[in-house]
Amino acid sequence: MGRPRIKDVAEYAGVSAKTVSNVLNDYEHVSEQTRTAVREAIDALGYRVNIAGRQLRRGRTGVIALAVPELDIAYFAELAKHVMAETERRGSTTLLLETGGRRERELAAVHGFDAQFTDGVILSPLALQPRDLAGRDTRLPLVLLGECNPPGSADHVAIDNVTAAREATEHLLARGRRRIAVVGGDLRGPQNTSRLRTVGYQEALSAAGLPVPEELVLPVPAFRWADGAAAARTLMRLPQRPDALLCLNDHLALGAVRALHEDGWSVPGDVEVVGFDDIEATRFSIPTITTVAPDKPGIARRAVELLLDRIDAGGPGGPAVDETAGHRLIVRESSGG
Amino acid sequence: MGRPRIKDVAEYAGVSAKTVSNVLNDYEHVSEQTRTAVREAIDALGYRVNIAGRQLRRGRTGVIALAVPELDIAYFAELAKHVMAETERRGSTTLLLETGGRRERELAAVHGFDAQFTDGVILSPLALQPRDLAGRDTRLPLVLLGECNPPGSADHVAIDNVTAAREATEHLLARGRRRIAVVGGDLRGPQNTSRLRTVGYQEALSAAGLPVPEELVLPVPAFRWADGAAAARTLMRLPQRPDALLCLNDHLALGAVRALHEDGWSVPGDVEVVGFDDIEATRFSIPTITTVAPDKPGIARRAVELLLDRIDAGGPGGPAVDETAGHRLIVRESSGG
DNA sequence: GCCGCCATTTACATCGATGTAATCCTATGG
DNA sequence: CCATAGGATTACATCGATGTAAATGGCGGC
Repeated sequence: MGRPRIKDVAEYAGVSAKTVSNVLNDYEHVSEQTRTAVREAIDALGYRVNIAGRQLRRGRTGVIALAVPELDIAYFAELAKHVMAETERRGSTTLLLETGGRRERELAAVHGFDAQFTDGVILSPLALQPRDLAGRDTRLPLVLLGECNPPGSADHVAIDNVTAAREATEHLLARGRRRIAVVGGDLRGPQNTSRLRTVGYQEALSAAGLPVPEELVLPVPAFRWADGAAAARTLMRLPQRPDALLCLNDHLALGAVRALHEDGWSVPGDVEVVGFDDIEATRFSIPTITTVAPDKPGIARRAVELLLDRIDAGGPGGPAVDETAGHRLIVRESSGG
Repeated sequence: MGRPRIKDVAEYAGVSAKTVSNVLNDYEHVSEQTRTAVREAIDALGYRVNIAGRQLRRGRTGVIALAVPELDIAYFAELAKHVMAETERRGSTTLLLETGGRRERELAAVHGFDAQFTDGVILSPLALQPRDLAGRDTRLPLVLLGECNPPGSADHVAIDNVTAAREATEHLLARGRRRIAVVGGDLRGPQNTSRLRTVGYQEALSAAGLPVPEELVLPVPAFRWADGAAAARTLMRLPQRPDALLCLNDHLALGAVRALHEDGWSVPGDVEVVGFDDIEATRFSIPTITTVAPDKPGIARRAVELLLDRIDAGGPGGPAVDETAGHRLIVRESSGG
């Protein structure tokens, strides 16, 4: 025998299918007696609602998607934990997708097949272009995390990246460092996270009356350990080597520290290192890593809140919201803490 | 206007709804002309099938669940990457769930609400009891990763944990270590991963004619950095301190290394350390960590294959399969590599 | 010129749950 | 004792896609 349907429960309890449905949905006008009988029937048959049927009728799935570039970048894994906890707390389920930072996969999360399963999407974009969101189907609510070009095209939650990078740079300056490199920095690309943080770095240098040496702003192909290691080696081979590295995420910082160690440089003695994200590894690495800690629970909570509000509102709702989450610099051994 | 339905496409193309459905499902007896007309209508209206309707009719979702203990344990994030890549390659979608290693959440993945969305579940259990799978609804295919008590209760993919732990221990013995502790070890608990690896450890010691000092087998509350650090401190305070730590995952190893460093012990000089899982961090930490590398792509591929085969088969299918995935010891700095 | 075959297309019922609106029923007031 | 309010329950249609079986139509063969 297949799974019991609502009709089977109804027959067992001697009521109509709709009454069972009413019990399931906590409709108020159901007598205590009927309610009990139905509950017993449900238990006896081991009935559970069929999501497909419900979704078809209601037009909602109760599932939201969270699309991040890479799960094995710890920041995204930690963020995903918080988002999942928050959606669960609010009675929804999270469908976690990995985009690999590839534009076509980011688009798919918003427009494509996977979007079918969901009532809304939280996307942490890397490659998305401004025009990609232009013709967007506004029936599917979207919240963007981190940076993206077109402000106002969708709800958006991020830390103040310019300020965060400025503060991190000021910290290094205050410690007497003068040749500070940016690993993963970018002066010319789109208005993304790298760009904004590099701007904050420039601001700090300028405010201190220092020039911004272009050769110290080094883009990387990806934000992983190996990229940080390679970048550190490149930078240390410059005629005038840096005395500090501002790494735009913690994996780059950890990779850089490893490469410096292999090549005989001491951290923080010869070179100080700062990262971004405050992943768990930075509290246990040798040395521990100074890092900009974004308020991950706050980002997750706010993103889920915004998304569920849009979903509940139904229509396109009000204008896009821009939210700034908190951050703080945590000084650890890699910059003398 | 809402989203276009199959009926809208049918009207636009001047055919019946069923013909559109036939085109969508690549039914062979559709004239080239009609097929083209329908395709054009689909493009013109921006139609995409409604998953709920299809699922209701077909009884399949095209989604499989992958339930792991913690996403921020890098091993599970890396494994999830492989599983997601594999399911995508085979035309399915993965719903990633986090159980926190809690029994009720593991049960929910197999029996509960989330299982509703899926055609089958891949579960990496921590707390599941033998009896939990006894009354299982066999209509939902299940593949277990890692260890679980009742062999034969579901398909199962794992490395040979006993052998792997024995080899790791033999490596430490061969390097002259004699007081080898097991961080996360367990001699009395259920037949889980910890237990099996501890057995392998015992085998190696016994084969070398050494006693198995019970105080060196130290269970941990969780398999995270902090637990490794705490365990290392406990062990180093013993009257007869260990000269090597076999840590049952890499996070424990990394945490232990950090604690040893803080307390002034050198690794590998005073204490050698070995981990399990070969997470990316072990290739970049200071020192790099010797570790048992399971064949993660192989595990993922085989698990997905087994699950999709069961799903395609429909019924309960044949008896449960036990698959052993490969592993190898990678020697790095933490044990003198 | 009629028949039957086969490729193509369609009408209709169906999957399971729920919104709508109608019906039934009981208690209360006049 | 009837009217009526409103709580409790139900019949029916519906969400969107697809399986079934039947209808349509073109073509070759006798």
